[in-house]
Amino acid sequence: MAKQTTPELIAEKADTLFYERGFEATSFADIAKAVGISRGNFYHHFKSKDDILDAVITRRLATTRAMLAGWEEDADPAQRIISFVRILIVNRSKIMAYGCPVGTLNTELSKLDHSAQNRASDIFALFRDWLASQFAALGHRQDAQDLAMQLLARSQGVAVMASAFGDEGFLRAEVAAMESWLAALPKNLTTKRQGH
Amino acid sequence: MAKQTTPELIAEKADTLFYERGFEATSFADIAKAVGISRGNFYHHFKSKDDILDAVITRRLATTRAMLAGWEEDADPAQRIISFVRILIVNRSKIMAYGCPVGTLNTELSKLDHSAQNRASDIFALFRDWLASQFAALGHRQDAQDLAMQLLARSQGVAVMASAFGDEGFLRAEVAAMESWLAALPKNLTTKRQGH
DNA sequence: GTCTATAACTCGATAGAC
DNA sequence: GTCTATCGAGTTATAGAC
Repeated sequence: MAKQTTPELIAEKADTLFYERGFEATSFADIAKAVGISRGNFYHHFKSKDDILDAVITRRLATTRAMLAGWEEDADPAQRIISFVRILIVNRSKIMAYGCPVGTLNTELSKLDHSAQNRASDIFALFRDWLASQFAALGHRQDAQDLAMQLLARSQGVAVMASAFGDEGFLRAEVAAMESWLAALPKNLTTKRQGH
Repeated sequence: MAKQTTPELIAEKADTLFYERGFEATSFADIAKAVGISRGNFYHHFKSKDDILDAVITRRLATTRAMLAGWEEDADPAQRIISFVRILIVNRSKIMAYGCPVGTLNTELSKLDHSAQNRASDIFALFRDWLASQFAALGHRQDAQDLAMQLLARSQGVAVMASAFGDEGFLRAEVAAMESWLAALPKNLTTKRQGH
């Protein structure tokens, strides 16, 4: 891995802390300790906490784009979608402890009435549009966006319930159900919106 | 309505504020202002902020039980379930602004690693068990709990996405889809788990 | 005696000066 | 990079009002 600049390192550590503790509950001191620099040094790189949040969202947009691009290596759109669904399994420990990083950040910023909430929802939009293009590639051109939103919403619901109950069995069962649902979707057809 | 005691009034106002701003982001000054009493006065009724949180959760458990009992007046279990689904429509403005009160409280307390998270998830358990008994009454005795969790998760996902995007159309479409799904469920049968 | 208000205390936060 | 300022949080102390 390339050597990180200090602002990059700050954004990385803040990203983790904002996920695990929440934006409000994370202090400068927490981030400074994680990075290993003094608090006063912060203001050389970021002029406020909102500035760090902005950098964290920018970072998440970039890592999301990279992850989606990685999944593009699979030639089969259905397999690409399965890669998305399986992040619930891959990240199950963190999801059960802290929920989905995208969903929980959006939720928190909504409550804080924070201006950055729009940028945070752009991360969701990346997933939505990418999923829609996969469904379109499967032949669902008319309802690609609907299907993308349904799958995104369902995975969000799973994350919320899995973290509320600490229920890994439910998470795994829902992932299996989503894969079955995907396999049962009519292929190369333009279908109407379905109730799952 | 019967006259409220001061502790009840504090719990009511705190309930609203914890929902709209979050638990951490709500200060004693905020609650005091909403109630119309002075800050220091809290400690004659509650010995800490966690105590108020406890009272809020107790209050939510009670209001949830009352709401579920109200829906029991409908003789048809399918209609009872529809009453549940439609709270997304009834409360759409608040849900689009602040998400689901139950889901967002659980999520926040998870991140704070707060001991009250277990009690908060009991609110979800009330909904789950009530829904399961309705599905059982519809004949789905084997998979009543699974169906209950699926519907609960789906409504949570809708709340997250609707608030992230401020998308009322999506919320309404998903409610309609859930009603269709419910109508299409085989009746008086014991079925295996389904992928929706 | 119960409820309430005022004020002060402690701690930790952001922020800024040196 | 340290050190201090300032603010607001939860909390406590004390004294007045019903």
